[in-house]
Amino acid sequence: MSAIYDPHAVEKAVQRTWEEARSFEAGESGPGEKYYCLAMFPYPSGQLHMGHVRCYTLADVINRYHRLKGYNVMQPMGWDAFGLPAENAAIKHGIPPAVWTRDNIDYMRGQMKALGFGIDWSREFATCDPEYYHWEQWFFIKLYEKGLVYRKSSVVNWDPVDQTVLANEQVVDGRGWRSGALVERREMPQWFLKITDYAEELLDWLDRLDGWPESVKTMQRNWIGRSEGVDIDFPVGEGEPPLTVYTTRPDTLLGATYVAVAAEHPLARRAAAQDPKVAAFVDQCIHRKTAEAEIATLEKEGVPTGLTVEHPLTGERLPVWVANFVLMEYGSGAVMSVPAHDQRDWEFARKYGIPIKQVIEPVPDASGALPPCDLEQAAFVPYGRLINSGAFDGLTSAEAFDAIASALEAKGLGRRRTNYRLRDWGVSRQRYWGCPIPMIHCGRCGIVPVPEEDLPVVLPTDVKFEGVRSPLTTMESFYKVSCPRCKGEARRETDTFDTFMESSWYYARFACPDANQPMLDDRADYWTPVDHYVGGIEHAILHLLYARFFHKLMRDHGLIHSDEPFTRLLMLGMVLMGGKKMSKSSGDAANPQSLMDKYGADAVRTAMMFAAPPDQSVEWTEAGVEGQARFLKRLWNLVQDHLAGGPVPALDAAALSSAGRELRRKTHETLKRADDDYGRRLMFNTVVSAVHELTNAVSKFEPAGDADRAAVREALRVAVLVLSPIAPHVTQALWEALGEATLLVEARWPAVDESALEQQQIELVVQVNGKVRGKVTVAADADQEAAQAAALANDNVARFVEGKAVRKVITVPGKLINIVVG
RNA sequence: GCCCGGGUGGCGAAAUUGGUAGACGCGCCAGACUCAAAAUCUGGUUCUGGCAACAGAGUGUCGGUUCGACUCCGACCCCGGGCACCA
Repeated sequence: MSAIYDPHAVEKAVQRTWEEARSFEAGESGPGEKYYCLAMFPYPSGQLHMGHVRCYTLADVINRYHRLKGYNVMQPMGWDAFGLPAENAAIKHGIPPAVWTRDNIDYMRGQMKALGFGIDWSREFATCDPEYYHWEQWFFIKLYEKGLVYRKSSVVNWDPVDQTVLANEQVVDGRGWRSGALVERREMPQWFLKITDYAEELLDWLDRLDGWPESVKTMQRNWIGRSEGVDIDFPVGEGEPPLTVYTTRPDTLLGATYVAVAAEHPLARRAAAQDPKVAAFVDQCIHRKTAEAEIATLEKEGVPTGLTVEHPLTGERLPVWVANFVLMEYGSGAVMSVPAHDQRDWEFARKYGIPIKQVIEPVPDASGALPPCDLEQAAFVPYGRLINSGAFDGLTSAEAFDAIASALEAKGLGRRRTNYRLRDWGVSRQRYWGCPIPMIHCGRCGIVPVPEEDLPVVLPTDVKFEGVRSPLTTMESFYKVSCPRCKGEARRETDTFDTFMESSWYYARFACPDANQPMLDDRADYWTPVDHYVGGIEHAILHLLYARFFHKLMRDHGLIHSDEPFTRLLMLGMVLMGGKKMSKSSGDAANPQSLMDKYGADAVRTAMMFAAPPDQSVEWTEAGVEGQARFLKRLWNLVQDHLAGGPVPALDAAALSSAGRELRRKTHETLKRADDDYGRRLMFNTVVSAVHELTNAVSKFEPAGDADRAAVREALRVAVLVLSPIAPHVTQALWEALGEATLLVEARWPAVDESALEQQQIELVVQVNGKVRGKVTVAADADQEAAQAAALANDNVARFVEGKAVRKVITVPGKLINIVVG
């Protein structure tokens, strides 16, 4: 062992040892229960950033802790390789996306190896490998055959200058980011997956995901958005289909004073053809992007169409407005508006002078108070009792829900319905760098799936970008095909899949990356569900919901035999610098490479784990790395100093000095605390603190003799082992130096010696009226009376109690005594 | 706008079930070593008053529950994530 700690030499040597021992290659017959630890695979953007370092270090800590606990751990790694940035690089620098992506993967793999992650690299794949997306195409066709895939028109951001579809991210202030042209909403036929068929199951199973954070489950529940309501038909005219709206408040139906439709709604189109004012408004609505946030924050505006519909109960004619806040893609693209009892409708009605008709009056709430109701100030939203509603007057909102629903059903103008906010998943992208959608359009046969034996449809990688459009659309060799059915001339689909498709099943493929009969085999049932899934909070809804959906699709196809993909979920906070998200200008501290070059991987890993608990956002600074580099050096020197003292005898607890017993207590407290922090609490920052405390105790400790030196040996051994999941290289070197023959990755977590934790004396906090006034030391087995007597005997406590009557004494055994005086 | 989080010293944070607020680290201050600096080591470090013992205040703001509140409840302010084509 070298006298001076050289992190780079140590890390290289230890990584070579792991490689030679194939320490991280996992098999299905390993000893112990299986443990599948997975971090969300990265997009190969160029180089690792601190967010990656955080995510993969956390997963690696979990992986290595479970190895110490005797599990058969598998931690794979791969690349979420399709996506927009590769196309942007191609457009900007003329590098083919495939080349750019492969180069990035090679570089980032090297960085991950240098960080010492315990990854089974034999399972690696990239989603742009045809061997991977082959099975995605195969499965898509199976879903198509089962009726879970359909085609439907949907709205996209259209750049009229570049003649291309833009992602929301590529629309800046309503304009295309490259062309600067005003973006238009345009409808296009697209492929959809029927996730709504699984809405109920996706919702119900959330209740059983005990290992998921409550916040993520709540977000998913709200996203799926189950509600009970009524579809209500408003007749338009003879021989025309009625205007159907969905509402969760049929009790307010008699208060409806207008209906509002989206700009893309057929009624809006009809009105626009006749009225230039409506046409102008509809036209203006075209220039906004598809993002919901955009629409929800708009100033609410609208125009009357001049058309009316009939109120289904009163027969009264209600005006139809076109409004910019109604979404065509959600529900029927129309809403009924009740200004008296909906705040948004109220504001709209006030703005345009539409009547506000109260039909609900307040009733006392649980505390007996009447909720405020002043329709001059705001809508009255709570439930109450019906008024101005004819036959329904006097009913409560709940009663009226049923009565009105029944009345509508009797007239054939309404139906009770459970509704979901969740919309079907549009998987088409008008882009090049993605998995080709395995479909063929034939003039005679219509849609024809690519036959199984012709899969995969390989994405051509030798491409040149001319302009910004997908090269596939002009590549005859790709799109010109003969129809598999009639053999006539046909056109191959040139859209590619949403990249969420690839990330929805990769976790299962890692179990059997070479399976080809079909996409998964028995090994998937051994390893899945993933025991612990680690990733960024930004994926709390979309990615996790799609992956859950896919898991159920694969289950229902007999490919896998569990119900959910991820048993336990760890959602990471963001990595911030100076309180802001990292950016290119964040400098050296944001670059893991320069920090690793300077301080070594162990210091970077330790600093990252120490900075904050995993689920919180973390403030990242180079000073933090420096501090932990200093700590690792101190630990190294401490072991050196100890070894210089020569051999130690076997530990004899009875022979220890009282200071030696104290050190031993600290050792076993550290072991106990760290076990809980690693396994249950997932607080790796306090594990680092605990090891700091233990090493501080060792360096302050002066052994009274060889018996005490055995306590030092034990303390150092525990410090090294407990720290090893976080700083695996330096601890391996120290472990060896301490005379341990087996590799640390093969070691087992030692049992806590409960007898070492026992204390003869304990300190009690004494409060008077809830304020700390003193501390007393009593025997650990002292009874309540003795403890109280000791508390009252304390000088400072006596000062505050003197001359006052003791009303009550509250004792928290072993901790605190509160004397209440008055 | 809607949904989900978060707010504690100069800074990152800790306080696990309502029971000592600030462990651990950074920074800073002082000292030791040094011709000097760096590195290292030792001590101090929430704020106010006090030589000290100690006292008062203090966990975004305001209010409540409790013997006792960073922790529970209500209202509000600020910051972050997501909002279906960034991944």
